[in-house]
Amino acid sequence: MEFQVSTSSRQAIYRQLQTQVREAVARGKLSPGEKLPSVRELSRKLVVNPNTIARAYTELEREGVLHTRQGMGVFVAEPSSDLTKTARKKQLRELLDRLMTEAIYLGFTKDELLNAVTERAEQFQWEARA
Amino acid sequence: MEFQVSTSSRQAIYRQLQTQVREAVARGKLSPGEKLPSVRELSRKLVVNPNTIARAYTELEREGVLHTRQGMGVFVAEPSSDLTKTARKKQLRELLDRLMTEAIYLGFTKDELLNAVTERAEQFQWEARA
Amino acid sequence: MEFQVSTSSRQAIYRQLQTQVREAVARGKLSPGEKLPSVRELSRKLVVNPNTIARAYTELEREGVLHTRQGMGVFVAEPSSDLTKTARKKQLRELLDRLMTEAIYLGFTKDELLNAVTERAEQFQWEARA
Amino acid sequence: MEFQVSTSSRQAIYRQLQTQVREAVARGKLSPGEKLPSVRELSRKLVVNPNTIARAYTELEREGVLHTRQGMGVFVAEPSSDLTKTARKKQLRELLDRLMTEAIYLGFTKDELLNAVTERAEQFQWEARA
DNA sequence: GTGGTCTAGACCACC
DNA sequence: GTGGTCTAGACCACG
Repeated sequence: MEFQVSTSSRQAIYRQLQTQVREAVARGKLSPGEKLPSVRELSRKLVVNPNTIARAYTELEREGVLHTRQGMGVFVAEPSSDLTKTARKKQLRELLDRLMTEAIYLGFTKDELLNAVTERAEQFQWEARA
Repeated sequence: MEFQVSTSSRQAIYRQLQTQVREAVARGKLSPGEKLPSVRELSRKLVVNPNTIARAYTELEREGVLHTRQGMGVFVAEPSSDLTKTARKKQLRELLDRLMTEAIYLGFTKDELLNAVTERAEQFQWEARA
Repeated sequence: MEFQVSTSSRQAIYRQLQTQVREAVARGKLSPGEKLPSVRELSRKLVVNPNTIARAYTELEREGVLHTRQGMGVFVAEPSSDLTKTARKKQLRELLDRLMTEAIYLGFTKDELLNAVTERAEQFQWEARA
Repeated sequence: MEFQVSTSSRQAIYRQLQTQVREAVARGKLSPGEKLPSVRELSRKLVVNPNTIARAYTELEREGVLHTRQGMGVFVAEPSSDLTKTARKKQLRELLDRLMTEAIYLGFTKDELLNAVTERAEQFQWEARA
């Protein structure tokens, strides 16, 4: 698994990494139990301060995406939905509202959006979590 | 039109308000030409500093969502999209990837997502901008 | 890079600064990636409230001229134009009409203006954005 | 001479009028000595507060474009360049710099700008002031 | 009355 | 150290 960060991006480096890991897991490029590169290793590879890598990992651990085993390294966590059904629906609803609002602002029609969603959804690994 | 902000949210107050207004316009709850509460009025109502309200309104004006008439107040602007097709598609793609990633994390299946999107899309005012 | 503002000008301080930065970038006196003075540093130097500097920088960021890296400072961004051809032409037309009107008021002849435009155009960095 | 203002424009009404008068004079649609509609007459015609019309006229008088004769009305003033040659050049230079900067930001090339300027200059009445 | 600008100084997140 | 946000309250321009 390759990661890339850009110091000239306006997004914080640890956020870039965080997003990439989260997305890699969502798309099945990283599977539950799989080991991630150590903080030091990745910091050398990306030429980034170790604190920055640690920060990304910490946040991902808090999100439940990763999981640290003392002395062994950082691993992709098993998916577990602690949230109630209602809480999950509420969060999805917020995501959708943001999507609709922005899509309308970009000038897309309803059909254009629905087609784009359907098409793009094929690119992701849904089964792993269903 | 009712607005609500929470000081305990981790999101900035002016961002919360900005999102609510943007979304209200996207859903047709606020129509072009309609007047919004004045900076001072809303600041009293939400118990927030007038500058904070002004900031939200200013950002929305820059986005093209609102426009102010000196001494008269703030109004919902007429829609217009000056972005190129490529730029629009690129932005939509980013929105979709964020949606998919997070939906998978919430444990939804592809069909659940597609159904939710289709259903929610009905609640928005697409025609006004198509 | 030196900046100057005047409190006695009728133009807002943050606008003066904004114009100067925008122009410095357009003329190549500030290049993409280059660091600008920090908000606090510049506020001390110009004897202006830090918020005022921050406002100028924020607006320039929204324009796509600058971008900030958390904890590191503010930098000149890479150029990009997402406007449609029609929108761009319309904006240029407005600029030209303003120029003509004012030039006539200053008592210049058409040839004087054309010569001045041609001569001044040499001083700017056109290639970087063409 | 017909004037039009839009209350839904984001520009102040008196500014819109001011620009139109200034431009009409620059383009020769209004000649020195010509009488303008009275404040009251124009306020009725445009359905605008008389103060707003008065404000536009006052500013134009300050600029030297118009000239009030007590009890007789408002007239287009004779052009007179009070400014020194250096002052005029300095002002033109500022106008040009603003133009260049914005044109670059809109993504135009130097030649596109020069062509547009030359072409548009034909539409204005330069002789009247040369 | 409306919004626009600026100041002084606070607290927070990020690196 | 950096910028981001918010408050309290001032003064001005606009209609």
